[in-house]
Amino acid sequence: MSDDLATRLREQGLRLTPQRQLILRAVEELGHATPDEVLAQVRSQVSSVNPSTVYRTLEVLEELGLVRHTHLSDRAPTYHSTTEHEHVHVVCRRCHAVRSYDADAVAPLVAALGADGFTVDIGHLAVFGECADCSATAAATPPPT
Amino acid sequence: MSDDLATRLREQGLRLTPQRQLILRAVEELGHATPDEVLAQVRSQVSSVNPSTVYRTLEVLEELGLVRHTHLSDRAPTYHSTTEHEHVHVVCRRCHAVRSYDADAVAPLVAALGADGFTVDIGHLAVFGECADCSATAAATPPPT
DNA sequence: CTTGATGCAAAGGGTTTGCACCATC
DNA sequence: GATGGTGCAAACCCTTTGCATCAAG
Repeated sequence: MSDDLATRLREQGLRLTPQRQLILRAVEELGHATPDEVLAQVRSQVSSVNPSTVYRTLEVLEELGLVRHTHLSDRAPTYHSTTEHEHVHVVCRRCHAVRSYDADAVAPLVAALGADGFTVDIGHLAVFGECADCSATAAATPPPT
Repeated sequence: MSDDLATRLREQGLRLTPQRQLILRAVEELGHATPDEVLAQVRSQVSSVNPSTVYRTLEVLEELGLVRHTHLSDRAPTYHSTTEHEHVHVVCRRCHAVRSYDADAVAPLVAALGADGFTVDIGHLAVFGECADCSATAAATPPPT
């Protein structure tokens, strides 16, 4: 993994730095995390890392294909490691629960768009709606967002 | 339509104002528009409307079920009228082209999640990826965002 | 020792909020 | 005329950028 990082960076003439290693590790540890959460996680281990470095590094890591981002809320995006299986995020608007579904849940969609030559970015997909629990419970509460 | 607005507002004990009518009309005219674009459109017809009013009104209109929003970029959300057929947005990351697909493109997905009791918010769905033209053309250009 | 990476601080886009005034019902 | 709506300005969150300094290769 961190080997991967070193290799891929070198391929692009980029440099391996402690920050980059720490940020990648933080994303892997956190599962799904916003830049802010990544920063906090890194700082919990090492003292000084700068927010701008987190933003810049997440961008680099995404270009290298080591992390991906998606939007699980109307706020900050969340990053996850590509070592996880490719998956689709399903988010309940009411309780904010996030479930991951295997990529083949969207296979028909991918196929349909593929017929038009469109390549779906599966990992970025976030499906919003209302989960079973909330549909049952909150019969008449106005949905947030 | 504007009848709908008046009715639904009244049902909630809310008031019908010129701003609300103008903003709803702007969304209908524009198809897909960010709050900023809605503001511009409204201002092109009437002089003074405030950005905060646009934000507040779009929120109200969405609660009333008259408009919906989705995220077609990493920037501002876009709003569209619910008088349009329910549709899914498909966005090319490279050329930013947006195509709408009929809701039944995601019928299998909706069914699969429905089996788990999850109700998909179809109108909010934005599928990112790369379109046919771009896949052909930009063979080796790094994808933005 | 060259060039890419970092930290810092300031600026930027987009959105929200508090409050006084205004207008719908 | 009571209460909800609007405008205005300030605050806010998240992110980007310019620049001087630092360090990986």
